[in-house]
Amino acid sequence: MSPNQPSPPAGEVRRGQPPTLRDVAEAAGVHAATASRALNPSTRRLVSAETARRVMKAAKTLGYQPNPIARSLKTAKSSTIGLVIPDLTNPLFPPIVRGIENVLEAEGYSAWIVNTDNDPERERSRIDSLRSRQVEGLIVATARLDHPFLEKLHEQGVKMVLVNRRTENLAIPCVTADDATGIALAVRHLVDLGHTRIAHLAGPHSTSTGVVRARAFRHAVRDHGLEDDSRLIVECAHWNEADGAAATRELLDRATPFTAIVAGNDLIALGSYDVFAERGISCPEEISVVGFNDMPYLDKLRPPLTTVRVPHHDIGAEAARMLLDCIDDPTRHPRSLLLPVTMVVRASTAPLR
Amino acid sequence: MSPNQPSPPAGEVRRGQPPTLRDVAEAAGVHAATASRALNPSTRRLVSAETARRVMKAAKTLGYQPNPIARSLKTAKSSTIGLVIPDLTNPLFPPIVRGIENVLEAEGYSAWIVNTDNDPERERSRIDSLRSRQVEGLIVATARLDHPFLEKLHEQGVKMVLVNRRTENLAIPCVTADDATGIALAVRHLVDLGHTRIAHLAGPHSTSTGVVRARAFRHAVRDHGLEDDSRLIVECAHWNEADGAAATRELLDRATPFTAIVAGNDLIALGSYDVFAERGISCPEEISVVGFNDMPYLDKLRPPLTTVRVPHHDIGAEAARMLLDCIDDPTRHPRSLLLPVTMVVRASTAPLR
DNA sequence: TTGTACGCGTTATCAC
DNA sequence: GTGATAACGCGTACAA
Repeated sequence: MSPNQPSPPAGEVRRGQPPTLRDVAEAAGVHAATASRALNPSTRRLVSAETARRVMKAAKTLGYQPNPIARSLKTAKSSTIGLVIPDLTNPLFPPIVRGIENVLEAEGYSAWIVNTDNDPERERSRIDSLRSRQVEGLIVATARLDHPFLEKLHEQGVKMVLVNRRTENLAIPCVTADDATGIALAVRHLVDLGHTRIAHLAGPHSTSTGVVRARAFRHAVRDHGLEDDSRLIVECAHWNEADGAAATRELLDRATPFTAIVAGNDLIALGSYDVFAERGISCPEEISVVGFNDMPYLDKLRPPLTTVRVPHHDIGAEAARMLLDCIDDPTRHPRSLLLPVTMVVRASTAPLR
Repeated sequence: MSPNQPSPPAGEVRRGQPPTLRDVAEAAGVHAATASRALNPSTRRLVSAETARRVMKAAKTLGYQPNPIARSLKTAKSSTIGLVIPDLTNPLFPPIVRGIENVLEAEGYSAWIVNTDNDPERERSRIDSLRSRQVEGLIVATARLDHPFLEKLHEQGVKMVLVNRRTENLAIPCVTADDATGIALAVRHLVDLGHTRIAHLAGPHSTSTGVVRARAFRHAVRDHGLEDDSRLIVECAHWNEADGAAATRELLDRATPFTAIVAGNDLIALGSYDVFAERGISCPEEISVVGFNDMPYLDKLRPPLTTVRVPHHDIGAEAARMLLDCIDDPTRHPRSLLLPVTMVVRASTAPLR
């Protein structure tokens, strides 16, 4: 057992209630204002060392915990930020959340998490509710390229950092994976295996990620001297399995020959797997597939999915750090960060026969 | 476009700050106290209908949002609860979280989420921090059978509901899946397929879930007239793949013949898959496996995992409802809830050859 | 260096 | 039915 203060206050308490600053001040024989100064590291130098010692000792024995609500009311700061994501059950987001919280926790901040389910109306109302809770900033993972609501908030001076995606307005700082390089790696991997007819199941063009990856795909294909055939690119309506499956069916029905797929993300690749099962296509023997993100348990799939690993935890951590920087120094110039990705080769890709 | 009030207040605002109750009162030509009564549904009957109308109209045009921090300071209620989970990246928890939030949101409550990483010290400090944020209650998913810290909190009158697991102290309300029935279903499924030598990879005996499922396993085996061979039960140190794999290796190394495994949960089953790959064992031809929980994407595994489906979203929702009930009426008798489970038969189980 | 006085935005308790 | 006032717990000018 470590000699930490016990969870229930060891000292006296007033009326069974948690002790307040006044209780501490009284116990230390000083005024509440003095106690406040002594307890707050940034104002501690204003009181004598001896007084500070006495106050801190009294606080400790009383088990005093400052009331963050009262503090927030006074300072109009909440030590709180809002985290706006589409859906927590998408395995993409938990690692980002943990990355964010690791950084916030160290700075005494906490995050309110809200799910929008990609519903703009719901997004608006959840963000309004976050703002009424006095969040000091927002980390937003639901950005669309054309996103007037976010733009408006940004103009109003709401501090925010986008993760994973961005808007057309580059003035809003964001942290994303290096999507273009990731797609280039995927294409090169397939080319190295001998593939020349490579298809792309693109994410929605309303998202920066969808557009950037699709553009990077066309560039990469051309860079390898292959034909940039638009019949080999199908856009998925959403980043999920169902739309990945639909897009795969459309691709197959176009009857344009291809031997490999670069999927916009892992869930879209999973949709392809479903269609392969439907139609008796064997992967990787007939068609190779590369995903994107490296979500958990991909190595247990049939076949284990080759994919591009994105440092989700780091994306969250960097975004949180960036947001705290913006809060600390509002004059700070907005930066955007591109985090490096790596190929993870498993068994869904094979040499062209 | 729906005719909702726009996000930035349409009316006048004072000093560019969000409007306060006083601004509304002034705009409506009444005192702040009257405005408060008019705006609060539970006190609205104290003011004249005409006044109420005027105040609410003023609030709407000003875009007034009550400041929850000021309200909390006055009422000593935070409309906030704490949610204590081991690790958000475990796919078990996101659906529970969403179930909780669906219920809370409807009641104007929100949840602070903390991750303990199964570290008791961290759990203590995170819960302390939640309490200092004035949460009105706790939903705890990290309960161990012997859990003195939770017991102490409960004795101190901290309102809490356990999810997914419980402590030895049955006075603490909890919401769990009907584990015993789930295991019985799994064993009967295997028996129906002709298996008679069935092993169990048990979860940690420090958790109620581990103990209940292991006990249910022995009962189920005996109920079918099979031998209750303790050499066929191995305990995993944690509910994860690595320990599932370790337990599987130990089971195989014991050289006691068996043809089927009931895993404590899906992750443990995934650990078995890893060992099958290591040792060239084919599933389900040589060994059938049943998981527990039905976490996402199990249908994409090689082979798709047969498992017991647990209604995680409902578990969260019921727990939230129960906690809100406890908060509303502290005299309420604590109840515990057992939610029904179902078998999901996929391809990791096959008839005994 | 320390104490006094006040206000943050809201609600409860008095009067009227 | 409505208004005045105090108070929740804290931080901070200002005064001493």
